[in-house]
Amino acid sequence: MLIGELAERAGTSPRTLRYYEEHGLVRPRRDVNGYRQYDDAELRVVHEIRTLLADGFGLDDIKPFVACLRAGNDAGHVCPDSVAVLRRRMAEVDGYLAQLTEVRHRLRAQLDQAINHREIRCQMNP
Amino acid sequence: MLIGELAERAGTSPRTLRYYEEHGLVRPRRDVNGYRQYDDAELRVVHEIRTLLADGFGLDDIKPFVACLRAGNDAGHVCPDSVAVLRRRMAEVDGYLAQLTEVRHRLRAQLDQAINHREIRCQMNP
DNA sequence: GTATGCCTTCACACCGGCGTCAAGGCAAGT
DNA sequence: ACTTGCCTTGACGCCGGTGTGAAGGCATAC
Repeated sequence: MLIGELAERAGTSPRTLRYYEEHGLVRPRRDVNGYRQYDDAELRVVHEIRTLLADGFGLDDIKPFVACLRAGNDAGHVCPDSVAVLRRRMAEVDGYLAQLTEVRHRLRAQLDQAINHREIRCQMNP
Repeated sequence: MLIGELAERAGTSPRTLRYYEEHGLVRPRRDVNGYRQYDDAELRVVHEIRTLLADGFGLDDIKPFVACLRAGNDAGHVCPDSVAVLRRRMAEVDGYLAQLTEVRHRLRAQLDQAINHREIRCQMNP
């Protein structure tokens, strides 16, 4: 499978696949002409990468998952290294959730105050 | 008040204040020598900017708040334009919260699955 | 031969809020 | 005159995943 085909099948672009390769996540063989040649298993790997990216992981975080898949496991997240990353990311997400929740409270307060402000003005100009 | 003093009082840097000015948020007068001269009211403005930035607003979003303050209001968020931005940001935050919550669920599921996976292995090698 | 369409590497552009370095002017003390 | 320490403008760097070229090689069909 050439890079264009894999890109299409994975719903992404050749540029992106080369970028993943540059970061050691995907390792195609090379044809005689220098073209990258991917075997079918790589499609699975790319899907794993894309899913994890969508969940907010960085490419470095994703490496253990890919390694886990390559080691023959049926899922990328069952290996200890992956679990460590999962826990770290979980904590991070919890942090963001807490932070966003605080922000939400402040926004709510400001909106309420703005509404009160307008009501007071209306009472003054009835 | 010169830029260095305002920066220190506002807990930020001259570079940052110049950046705000470049984006039309702060408008110092100029001394004869070309130095920026800030009056005390600007400290309040800079504080407003910093608070809103910390709540995830972009500099463009912040403009109406500053304008509201300059218009003589005792808070930057009581003007209609500010309220509009507040609502938009609130919706955005809600979106992020929903998204992060979904991600959290997926992480939880993957962690649980990893734990089950290990237990099964342990039962096989007792 | 040439048109088409894949592939290759190299490298700049983006976003946003700054940090940071460069090169120079102004103010004041010694 | 010289140092010190503020100020000025200008411009590049960062981060991270990708878009988007440029310039060229290879393959296949006409």
